Amino acid sequence: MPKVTAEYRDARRHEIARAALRLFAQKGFQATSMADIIAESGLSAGAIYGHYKSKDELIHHAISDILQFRLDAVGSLDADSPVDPGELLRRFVTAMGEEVGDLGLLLQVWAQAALDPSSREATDSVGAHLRRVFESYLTDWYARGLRMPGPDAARDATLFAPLYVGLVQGYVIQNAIFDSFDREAYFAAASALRPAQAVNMSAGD
Amino acid sequence: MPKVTAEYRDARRHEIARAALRLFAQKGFQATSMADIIAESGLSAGAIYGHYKSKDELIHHAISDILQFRLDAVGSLDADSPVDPGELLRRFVTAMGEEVGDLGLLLQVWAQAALDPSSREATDSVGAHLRRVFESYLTDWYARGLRMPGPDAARDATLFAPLYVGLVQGYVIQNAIFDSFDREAYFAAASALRPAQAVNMSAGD
DNA sequence: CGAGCTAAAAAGAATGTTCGTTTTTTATTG
DNA sequence: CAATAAAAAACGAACATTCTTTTTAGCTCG
Repeated sequence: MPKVTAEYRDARRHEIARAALRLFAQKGFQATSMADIIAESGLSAGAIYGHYKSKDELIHHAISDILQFRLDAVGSLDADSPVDPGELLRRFVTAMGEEVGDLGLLLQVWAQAALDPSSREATDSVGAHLRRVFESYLTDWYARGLRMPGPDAARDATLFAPLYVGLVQGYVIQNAIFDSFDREAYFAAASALRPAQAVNMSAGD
Repeated sequence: MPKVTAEYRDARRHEIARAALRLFAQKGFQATSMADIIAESGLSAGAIYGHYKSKDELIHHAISDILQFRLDAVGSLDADSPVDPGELLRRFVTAMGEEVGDLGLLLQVWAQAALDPSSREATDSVGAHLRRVFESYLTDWYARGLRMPGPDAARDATLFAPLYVGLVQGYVIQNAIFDSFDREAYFAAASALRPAQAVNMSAGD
């Protein structure tokens, strides 16, 4: 009885997915053909279909594969390390860039998520995660009173977290499609941005 | 000498492009077949190929067609109408939604722009335009001293405009792919966001 | 007429997937 | 250790679709 380690299979699946993602970043999901992936992976058609039932399954696996980057380490600022929001933004996009390889790939993923509900689940969970990380960071940041007398730091953090998520997304887009995009200026502006004191709206519910 | 007016031809081209865009928003560019477009437009294959040389040409035309929305009217706040940035953000995305039809279409366009340089030209010019509109608005806004003693309103406006563009893009993305997205909270947070006084960085050059 | 259109067919190319075969890997046996 | 059996993995040509585009013939109307 030949024994096949499950790790080997997973490694190969991952390998195929990475090869596919390289192409997806260049040509998008639909324009990347199986023949392309076969060539890029260095395997054969049969081999790939032994690991993935279909192109769709490969796409889905590749998406959830690439979206599992570890952002927790970035968001946890310990005790006395005064990282302003702009700096946090820089660390996030830098970390994402390293994990994803090409940030432009995220545009393809978002576009796919807008069309395919099952891909949306993956992006949703990442979005929620990113929002939570920002929330916990902002709660800390506001609570330190470095800013104005926020009566309720946690409440403010909940309100502003989606905005910072939006700034991350805006960075990714502008970085990908605006030929002259000044990254440092973007970070600097984000650092200088602070919430005003009074937020007298119950927009949440 | 054209027997029928050139306007008629243009109108028909526009009509075809609009029909195609409806499908592009639902299925993306590549997954939309010519047969789909033929059916949606109500015309025949021959008619469409009489107006467009190829599917690629149709896609390009449709993209630059949909990106020509008129945002100037929104950005020009006259004299004494105190519209805070969050409110401006709302007006922008509302206006864009009306012109584009489905905001999710922008995700497809951005993804396409990331892949195809010739599409990028169109998105670039729109991005530059949007940035300029925000710049002129922010210059006004800061100059009124409603905020802190900005020594140079125009300089601040130049710095922060890309950030607001990013917030617009973030809104579009979250609106399209996050199942539970609180639009009003996003606007409210944007209204409460102000730049801090001192921006001691020469990040531009 | 001639320009725009229809409806249908078909050319020609590209796509995703399958399947019989071959190679590689692993465990067992003499 | 060498030989062997068996199963998994990989190959790659072939297949069936699907797609874009072109072509055909016939219709309508200023």
